[in-house]
This record gives sequence, structure tokens and C-alpha cells, in this order.
Amino acid sequence: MGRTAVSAEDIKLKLVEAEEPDENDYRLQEQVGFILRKAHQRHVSIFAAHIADLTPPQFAALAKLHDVGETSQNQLGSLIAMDAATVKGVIDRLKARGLVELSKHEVDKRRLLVNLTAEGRDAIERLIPIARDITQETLAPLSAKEAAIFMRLLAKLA
Amino acid sequence: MGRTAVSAEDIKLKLVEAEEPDENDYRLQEQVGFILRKAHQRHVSIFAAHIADLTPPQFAALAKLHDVGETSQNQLGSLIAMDAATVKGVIDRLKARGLVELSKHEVDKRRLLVNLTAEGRDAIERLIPIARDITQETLAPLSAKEAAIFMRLLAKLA
DNA sequence: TCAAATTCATTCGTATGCAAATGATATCAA
DNA sequence: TTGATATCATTTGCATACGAATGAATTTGA
Repeated sequence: MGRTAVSAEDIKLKLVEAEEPDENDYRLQEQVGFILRKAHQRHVSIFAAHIADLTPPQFAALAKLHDVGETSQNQLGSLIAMDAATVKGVIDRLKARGLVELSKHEVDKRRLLVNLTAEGRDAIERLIPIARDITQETLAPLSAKEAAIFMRLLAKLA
Repeated sequence: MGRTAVSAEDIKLKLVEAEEPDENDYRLQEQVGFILRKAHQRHVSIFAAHIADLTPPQFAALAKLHDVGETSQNQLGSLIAMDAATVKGVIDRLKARGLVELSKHEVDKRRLLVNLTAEGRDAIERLIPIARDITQETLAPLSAKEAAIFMRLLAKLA
């Protein structure tokens, strides 16, 4: 045989060593779920640095109430992607701080109506400009063009 | 004056009505943080549909231990982006289920070493192929080309 | 019409996720 | 060497997040 015979096995080993996609090789750090979780963590951290006295879900509730006006608790939850149990906790805490007020629906007695208080309205109007900064800072690692593409694809994914 | 005089004010109003970017208009649904949260929620839901008996953080801990072998609890946490308090809870639950085992570091008595048990190793090796499916399904709304672009930009953001 | 199905809200249990405080151990620097 | 720092782990408290169970009220459909 010729010198340094190379078998198919050898070639396969070579490829593996060269970091070919390998069935036995699972890279956690490259999985979309893992990176999505980290990106979300980073955003929450940026949010907290700008708005210390409100969480992103609390802000979302106030912003949506400001947008649509009085709604039921469950309806609000579906608007901001929170299940009933979660939205209840968020609204309870906003109520305890006087930012929203609750009332019973006159016709449908199952429903609990939520509305901004004057204080809640002042707060959200004051915070919205800061929220714009938070969005900017979150997207800062991307160019304007990249950010536009990213937002389009992220929306398709969500 | 000519008929139908148009003032600058009128034009500004027109633009606002035509949905120009308006300073007084904040669209929660278009903010990166809000969509990031929803995309993450969707991924967790897909994960749960495929792997019912493990959460994504628990899976991440097992996958990373499988990758790097025995490490300290804090080190593991930094590898999978979890703070000390969070990783402790995750490891406690994995230990309670017999998937990891803990031991003291012989030299540095502060450290708590974590390692897979045989059962934990079996579990993670069995689950990794399923995790690939989860990644696929999460990215399914995107074409292959879009997914590649998205992953690149998401990584820059995280 | 009225029983079945649905909707709204609440509660419970479990699991992240993080800030802050604490204690034990290790390292650094004067 | 030792006093100041830093690191590792734990604990507490608070805030999402969601499945499942429950009860009240409403809507639907046979």
C-alpha cells in the first residue's frame, strides 16, 4: 500500500476534530432557547437600571391601560401576554401602590375592571420616554439596519 | 388668500393621523423587551411540550455538566448564566431527583462540587436529541436563511 | 328552557430570577 | 504575617410565570 493510507474513518475523525456539525455534539450556548433567555435577562437588567421602582411586567400593564383605558383583568392579561394567575399578582401590587384602581363590572359580575389612577397616569406618562431609552439601549449592539431586521424576525418568532 | 389654506399645524396633524412615528405614541407590542419576553415564553412552552419532567434551566445544568464534567456550583452557574441563588435551587432539585451528586472540594473548602450521576448522564444523553427538535421547532417560523441571520443578531444582543 | 360548556377570577403549588445580607474560607498586599 | 479584599455558598424576601383546581357567573345549544 502507499504511504500514510487514509481511511474513511480517519477522514471522519478529522472532520469531527475540525468542529464539523456532529451528532454527538450539543452546544448549549448556541441554542436559541438559551440565548433567548440570556437576551431577556440582559433586557430586564437594562430596564431595572433605568426604572428602579417598576418591573417590566408592571410597566407593561400600566402602558397598556394607558393605551386602551379601562379593561377587565383577564382582558388586560391577554393584551400583555400574562396568564390569569400572573396578571392578578401584578395588578395587586400596582393597586397596593395606588397606580391602578379596581371596580366591578356592572353587567357581567364575573369581571373585575382595572383602570389607571391619576397617579398611575402621571407615572406611565413620565416613564414612557425612559422606556424609549431602554429599547434603544437594548438594541445598541446592533446597527440600525440590523436592529430593523432583528425586530422583524423576532416578531415572527414570538 | 387661496382656497383651503393649509398650515404647518394641519400638516403635522395629518402626519400624526397617518401613523407617523409620534413622540406621544408608545407601542408596547413593538418594543424589543416585550417581544423578547413573548418569544422566550413561546420557547419555554415548546420545551415543556417535548420535555415534561425537566425545565430549561435544569436541562441547561445537566447539559453543561455533561459537557465540562465536575465543577463547582458557582462556576456552573456562570457557565449557564445563573446567579448563585438561582443555581442553588436548580441543583438542589436535580440532586433530590438523583440526577446530580454533590461533594466537597478537597483543597478549597468553600467550594461545592457538582457532578452528574449515572442516571443524570443517561437522562441528558437521552434528552439531547429531543432538545435539537425543540430548537428546530422554536425556529420553525423562520426560513433557514432567516434563522441563521436571527441567531447571529440574537447572539450579539445577548 | 335548562343542562352543558365557557369565561372570569382566585388560590395553591412549584420553579425560576435577582438583590441584599451573612458566614466561612481564601487570597492579596502592605 | 496579618489585615483588608475577594470568593463561594446560603438564606431571605420579593416578583414573575404557569399548571391545576375551584367557584361564580354567563353563554350556548339541543
